[in-house]
Amino acid sequence: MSVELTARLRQTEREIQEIAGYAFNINSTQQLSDVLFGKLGLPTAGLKKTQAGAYSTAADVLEGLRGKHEIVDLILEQRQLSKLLSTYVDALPNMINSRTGRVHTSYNQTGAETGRLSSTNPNLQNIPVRTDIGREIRRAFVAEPGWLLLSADYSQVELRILAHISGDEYLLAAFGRGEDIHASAAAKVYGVPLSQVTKEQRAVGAVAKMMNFATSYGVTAYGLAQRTGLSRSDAEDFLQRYFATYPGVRRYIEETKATAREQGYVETLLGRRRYFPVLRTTANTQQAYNIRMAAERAAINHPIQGTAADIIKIAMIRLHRALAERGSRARMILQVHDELVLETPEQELAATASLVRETMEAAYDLKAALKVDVEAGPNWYEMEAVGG
DNA sequence: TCAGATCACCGC
DNA sequence: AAACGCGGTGATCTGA
Repeated sequence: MSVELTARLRQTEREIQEIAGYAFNINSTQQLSDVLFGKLGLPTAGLKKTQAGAYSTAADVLEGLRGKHEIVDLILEQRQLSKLLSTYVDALPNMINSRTGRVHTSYNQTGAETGRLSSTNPNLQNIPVRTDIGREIRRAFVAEPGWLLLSADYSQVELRILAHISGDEYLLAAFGRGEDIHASAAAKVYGVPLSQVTKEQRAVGAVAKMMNFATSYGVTAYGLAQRTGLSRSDAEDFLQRYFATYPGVRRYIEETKATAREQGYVETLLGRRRYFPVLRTTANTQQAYNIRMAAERAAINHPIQGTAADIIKIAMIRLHRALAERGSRARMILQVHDELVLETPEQELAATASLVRETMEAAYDLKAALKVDVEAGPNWYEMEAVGG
């Protein structure tokens, strides 16, 4: 992959330099900004700036400039190739332990404010999956001969936790019926039959984004407009309809903000606290206001993201014991926030899959019951569903 | 030469 | 007026 990607990268860089008219370092955001907005004169009206005052060359900015100049797509391609090459393809082989022949990550148990683990040296919680070319990297993560990798991930765990904590009857009902939750939401928000909306993938996609922002971020009309391309007023209208559809979600957000302000902290379902002293201050500057708004969003997020972290930790402890009790040779090798990856002898696949699914699903009793999808294969790329 | 800040971008 | 939650890594830039 290194040879192939390097060749593609060099070619893309040659084309960029050709258009610019001179050689420059494309990895330098300063030099790139000069080329795009100086030399080539791309429009800068309303464009985001960096802290240092230069016009930003971030991907979301460049996305907005596609079609304005042929160089934009080439820059985006260069960025993707460069990232994959430097962070993964060229870096990971150097981190193989010579004694074990494997890469070994370090997990930090106390690094994330919400109770999540983090992973370093190398970070194995951010291996590419989103793009076809990035996903190829997962072929490098292989099981021993005669063994398989088994991946088990919680299906929509944060949304299920939101349904449980908020008690929203419509969200709980949709999970109870086992519906495609995003299609179901789109049907309710747009007021059309579920059968019709499942064909309207754009509507489903918009609602899916909405749900994610609502659960993870604390949503604003501005942010929604930015991310979806909706106009500001359409975004506000959409938000109104969304909250009218799921009144329990709005209640959760308002109550969580009030709790954080009054107590100075919020908790996960299992009692993991996160403190927000800044929400008890009243400084009246724009900056102080922005900081408080950011803290409110983090407070809305903590009980959800933190509960998911608590739940998977319980599952990991129980699974480790359960494997030992059964004398299984399978072992846990990775945790990626809502996913556990194990290595299992091929002959034990069915038994391991059942044990993992049952242990993970029983880790916590939510009103929207936990659901786990299991897949297995010879490497982290070629995975096929197991049971379910 | 090196540490720290900045920018950008990978994952959930 | 300004702007989304939680992390880590690599390349570049800056300043000691």
